[in-house]
Amino acid sequence: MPVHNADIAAAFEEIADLLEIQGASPFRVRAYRNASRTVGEFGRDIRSLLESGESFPKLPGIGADLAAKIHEFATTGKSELLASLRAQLPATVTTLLKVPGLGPKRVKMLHEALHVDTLAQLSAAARDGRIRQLPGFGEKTERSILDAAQTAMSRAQRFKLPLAAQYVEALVAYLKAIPDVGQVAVAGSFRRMRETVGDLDVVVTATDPGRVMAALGDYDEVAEILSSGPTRASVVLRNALQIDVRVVAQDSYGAALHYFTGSKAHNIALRRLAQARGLKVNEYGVFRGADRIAGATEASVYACLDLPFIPPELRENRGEIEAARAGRLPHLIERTDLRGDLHAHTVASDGRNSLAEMAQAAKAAGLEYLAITEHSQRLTVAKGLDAAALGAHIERMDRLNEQLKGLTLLKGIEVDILEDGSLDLPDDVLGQLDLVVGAVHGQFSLSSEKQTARILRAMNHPHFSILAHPSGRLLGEREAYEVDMPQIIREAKRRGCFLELDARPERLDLNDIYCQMAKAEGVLVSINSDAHSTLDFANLRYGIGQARRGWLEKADVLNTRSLKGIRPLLAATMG
DNA sequence: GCCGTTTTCGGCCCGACTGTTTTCAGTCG
Repeated sequence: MPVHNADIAAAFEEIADLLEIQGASPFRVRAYRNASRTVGEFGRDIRSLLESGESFPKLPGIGADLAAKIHEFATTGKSELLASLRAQLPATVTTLLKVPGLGPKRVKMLHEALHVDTLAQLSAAARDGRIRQLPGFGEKTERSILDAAQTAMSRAQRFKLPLAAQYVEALVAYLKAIPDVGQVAVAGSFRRMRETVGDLDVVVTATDPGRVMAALGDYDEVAEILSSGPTRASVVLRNALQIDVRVVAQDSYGAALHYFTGSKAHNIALRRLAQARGLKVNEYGVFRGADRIAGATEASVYACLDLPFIPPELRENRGEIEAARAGRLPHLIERTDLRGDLHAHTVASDGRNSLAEMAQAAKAAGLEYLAITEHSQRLTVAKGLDAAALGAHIERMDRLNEQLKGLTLLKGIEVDILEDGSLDLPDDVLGQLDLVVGAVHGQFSLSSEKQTARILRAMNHPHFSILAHPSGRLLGEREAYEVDMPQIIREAKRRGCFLELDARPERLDLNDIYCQMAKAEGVLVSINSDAHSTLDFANLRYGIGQARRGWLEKADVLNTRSLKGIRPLLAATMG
């Protein structure tokens, strides 16, 4: 069985869990968790890298020992350490750590005293009243464990950005209306524009925190209050979205916003930096001894560490602190930098609006050109166009272009990449277009070798401009197909074609890591709405968010070019 | 287990909330 980076990451995560339950050094545990994250985010497939004879690069937090364990797992699919840990503790105990309220100490106690190793055994023990008899446990703890165990499966969901946005914007408006409330800001992974969010963090400034806490409890969307103190509360909305609210004084606003924006890894790295300078950073500010020297704004917090403001999307401890220190932070792309959109549908295939309506909406979204890219004939469920239908569509677009003011339609197609890597329409038909967007819409489960070869062959077709949604993932529904993305990126560079970042919130494909890799290779990324209705241009903001997470600047993005600037770039891909 | 403008050994981010243990450990973010 081929070993993927995700398998190595999962093994290290399990090692960390098991070590933690055993009571190992928290720092040793952290080392494995860090390594898990580093491996999971590493852009290249480690197994094939090692097989090709390349040496494994030095990565932060991975020393000789962990590097050897990565090598061991990547080449054999096994880990001696993991095997020995599993021999000492049943592997299922790690699932208990996922239960809110249970950490390593309690799981160890439950395992040793009650032989509880599974969620089912946990529920049974709680129902029988056996848990309350353990030292450190009581009746309330037992009851909350029972509740948590029973919802542990269902609540492990993450939310896509537009849904989270809808709920949090309503809550922000509600909180802002409370008297004495100053600022209300959404922090956390939502502010960092992660592709999905597990919960929402809201920072509020107010003179009377108790009033905010009380008002939050009265919010009519709140289904459950998980915890509530003088300045901090966690609630669950009726749609199961968890919201953590923190109230601070105005002069701590920047420090609190920074703290609750995270990421955790970024915060830890920043605090270590502070510590080395004899400073302490917490959610109230930056302190030298007892003196608070900053905290009202995020910029003031960074300034104490001689750093410029770091945009939230970069705060993942993936090199942004080093870049900031060296004055090499990217000037990240913004929504207003987009001049056009190169992937959209109309009623001619599976869209909901007409050509004219889509053109109007694109113009209203501030764009000066829009490529219409209907599906091709093989995709019958989406009413894909054959050669004759596309010919008629081209004529309609030509006619409409004569009338349009301030927006130009580019003539394209989202052509299916067939299983053998050929394209779903004849060359002479594709050759009439301004651009060809190629996409995989079926045969998702080919081997990585076959899938990669299929896509590479398509990209080398004489008419091929952009590879659409390159990994094929649908967040929460379908994993990305197996494919050698670094090789595809290198081939795009050689071939001179482009990669899409599909801005639909369920796709966000390319992801941040591969955006960064494309940038490093000098491959332009096209941030496209893949709009199927006039409303979908609003999704471009999520594409911008993902691009910013991938360190992309205006120059790295194809469709920041003017119409005049982009025409020769597209023409060069069309033979 | 990692790492070095305090260090190759001895550190490793910091504070709120809960429940239960009457002074704080465990968990969480």
